[in-house]
Amino acid sequence: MSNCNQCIIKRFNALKTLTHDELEVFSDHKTSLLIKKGENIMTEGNAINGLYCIREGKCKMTKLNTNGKEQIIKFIKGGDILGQRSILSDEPVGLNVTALEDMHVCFIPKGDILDTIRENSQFSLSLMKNVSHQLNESNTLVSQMAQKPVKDRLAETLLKLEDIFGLDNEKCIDVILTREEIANTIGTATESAIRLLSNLKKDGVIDLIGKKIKITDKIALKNLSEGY
Amino acid sequence: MSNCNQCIIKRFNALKTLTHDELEVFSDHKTSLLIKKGENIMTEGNAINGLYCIREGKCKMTKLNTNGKEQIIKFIKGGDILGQRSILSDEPVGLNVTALEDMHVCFIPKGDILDTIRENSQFSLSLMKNVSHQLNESNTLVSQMAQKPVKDRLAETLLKLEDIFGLDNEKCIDVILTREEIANTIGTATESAIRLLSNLKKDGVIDLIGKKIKITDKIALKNLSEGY
DNA sequence: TTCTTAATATGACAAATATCATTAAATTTT
DNA sequence: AAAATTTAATGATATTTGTCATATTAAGAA
Repeated sequence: MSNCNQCIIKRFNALKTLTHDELEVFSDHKTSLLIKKGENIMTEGNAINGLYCIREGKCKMTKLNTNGKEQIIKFIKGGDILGQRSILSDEPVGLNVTALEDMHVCFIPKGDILDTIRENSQFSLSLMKNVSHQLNESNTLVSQMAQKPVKDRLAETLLKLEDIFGLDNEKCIDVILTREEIANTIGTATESAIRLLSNLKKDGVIDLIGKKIKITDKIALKNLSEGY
Repeated sequence: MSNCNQCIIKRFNALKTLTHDELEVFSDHKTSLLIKKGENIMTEGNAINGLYCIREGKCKMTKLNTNGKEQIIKFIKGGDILGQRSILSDEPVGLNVTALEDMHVCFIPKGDILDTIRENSQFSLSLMKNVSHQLNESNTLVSQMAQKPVKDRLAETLLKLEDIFGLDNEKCIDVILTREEIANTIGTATESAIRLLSNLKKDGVIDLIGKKIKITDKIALKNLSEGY
């Protein structure tokens, strides 16, 4: 199995603050997981027993509402770390993380993480920064969900998706989502999402190529996201 | 000026993890502030230079949306701590904190906080737990805002307000909010909030006594909040 | 107090969004 | 390849929510 010290992925997250020896311990104790598209990495309400480091693949973080609807809170990709919130707060997992495509994930046991938090203040601070940053993101999202109409939220979401996942070689946003998943991101009915996407295409702001979406007029989309 | 070691408020927050000596330092360096109703303790976008410990009074945390509307994200009361997210992430303040009534607040300079984070891992962990817990709360709120209709959100909000602020001696929720503030909490137009409150009163679920609200049928309200 | 302003309340109407029904297209299974 | 299933698209309609207008009440200032 590969060694964490050789892994490039760690450069992109809190693991970059670790010493060679600390990484060696992680390397010895980690398990490598292959997650198939549609499978869960973590499930709402479950206890967590470690940290997940995404080597490859995209996933969605969702919450199941009391009315049975799924809300997508956040998208995650290779390089990101999962489970830090739950480990730091010592609470059960707060949301479901589901693979959007086949994934390669490393799992590091909770004990090693907690030891390192205690001993390496840089690591600890780095995790804190992540969670703090996410809290601000989430608060912003609350405001947008509560105050912006669906059309604005769709525009906002498309820009965010491009920002997170980048472009493929056809300049399309490099992630494949169903219309239902897009609807569950912006918090609307699937039909409404479909209709608004069609409108955006008709207005020449985006292009729909199969399931892929290409932003053709980013400025217009930015304006729409702000209500103009 | 009063001494932090004698202060009861500290029992309710992360400051309870501090040693006598650490508290003595805080006591020497702290400043005591009186904030008038309507004044801001912190303002979105500003740098933060310390932690605020609420001794007395209630406040709202709000975000100004790109469309100019104010969204209330969270309510805070005596015993709570403010500014931890911003200090931990080393980012500017993410939202406005405005006094809902005259407040008494203690301010502890950032330097002392950072020193203590480095030296007292219990304190550091306690702050992390707070922020992590808040992240989960915020994610839940995103889901509710995105998926639940306004009526459900109002019911949810009334229950939450009673939970946070408790009851006064007339069994009313012990906080005074304008209809506009209620509307800005649930993310709707003021008129809609007023109408829905009137309906709840007509249905015998709540009582409206001046600006105060009394929940008379908590079970019904709970059901409403879940869409029944 | 009286004047002035702000907050609350309610009706009428418009706009946004959801739901239901149906068809078409894409994907998966047999 | 054909059949079955899922996903996407679109129309018709109902419901929810927002906006504007106006009246009423409460609160604050002169």
